[in-house]
Amino acid sequence: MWMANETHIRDLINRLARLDSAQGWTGDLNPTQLAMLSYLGQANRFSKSPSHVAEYLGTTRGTATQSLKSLQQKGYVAERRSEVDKRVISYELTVTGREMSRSPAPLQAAVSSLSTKERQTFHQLLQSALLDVLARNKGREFGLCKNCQHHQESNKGPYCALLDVELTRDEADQICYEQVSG
Amino acid sequence: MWMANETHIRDLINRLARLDSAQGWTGDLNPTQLAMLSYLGQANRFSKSPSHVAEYLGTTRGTATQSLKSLQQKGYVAERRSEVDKRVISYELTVTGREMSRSPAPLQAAVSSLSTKERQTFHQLLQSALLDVLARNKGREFGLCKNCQHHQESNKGPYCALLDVELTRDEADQICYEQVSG
DNA sequence: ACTATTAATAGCGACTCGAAACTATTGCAA
DNA sequence: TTGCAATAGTTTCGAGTCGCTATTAATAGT
Repeated sequence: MWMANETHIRDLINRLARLDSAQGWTGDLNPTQLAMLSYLGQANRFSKSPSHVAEYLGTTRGTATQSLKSLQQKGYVAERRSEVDKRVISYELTVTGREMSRSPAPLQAAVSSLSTKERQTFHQLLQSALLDVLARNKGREFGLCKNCQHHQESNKGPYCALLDVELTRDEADQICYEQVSG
Repeated sequence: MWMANETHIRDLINRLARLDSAQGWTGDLNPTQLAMLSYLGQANRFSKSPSHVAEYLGTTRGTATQSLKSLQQKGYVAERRSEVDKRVISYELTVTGREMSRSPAPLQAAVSSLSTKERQTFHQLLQSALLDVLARNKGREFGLCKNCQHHQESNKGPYCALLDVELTRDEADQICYEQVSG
């Protein structure tokens, strides 16, 4: 038996992600594009701009712009400019894009062979590591809307106190840029 | 409380790797080069060729060649041709390369804030997922020499029955391409 | 109105990626 | 021994990411 040290865990995470990505190259999307597609499929309507995508994935706005344009050209996303702030663009998944974002990967299959208990532990450990890294980078959490300080339950349903808008049940389960756990 | 499903775990792994990589861009190395450097720092003398690097990282020989040449030009690795098989090249870390490969990353810091028990569990879960993915891809394990079927303890020290060579203590702790767990 | 800030974009050079073609060396078998 | 297949490494191609540095447009603050 040997010590599971920090370097080994880091290497495992990187290798897993890399092998998973390597599979993702098949098809006409590369790993970055696939990750963006997946993010857009989970994000709420306030969190689908190039800036949000860039911050979530730890890349630059420049790359986000290019990748999203590429996705748009391939027909997986459609752009929509905001009426309120004309600088803001929101990228919505098309039907094709939604299908693509749900295609299974080898890593998912591997994870599903774990027991429920193991999965929960795994998720918790990854989440913990992620929050730690984000704190160090001053990055945003991008947690779920319903796990947010500003999330409230009014008599009409879910409500966001920060943006002062009513939400659908689905939206409460989505990723939000503004999410602050508390 | 909600279910920790496969997709979320996959996304967490990918995001962690991505944020970790994003930091890796600082300096004159990119994430792939850094990963290769890290691998070479842990691999034994039989596992340092472009092919091995490519297979470990799930990329192609072409990319491995280019990246290693780039690392060589920057002075982090040195190439050495094998006497036995003149096709084979082995890339050794230089002193500068060894320093660079040990520079800490935010993800390592995050992992080290976990308890020893958590780290062990984390490591085990990641290892399990990795073996599963590798099995699906028919990929090699690249485990440690000393955890191998062919590893033996002779009166002179560690010994590899497959390659019929004697090993140093250090080498038994290194990554080996030929490793088969048993 | 002037200014600072913010969102998105464009261009540059270095690089990764898959894929395919290519060279050199080795191994096997007739 | 000669011939051929397999293997190790390289090269080239086009598409695309990445950090970086402008640049444009819209918004916010004074």
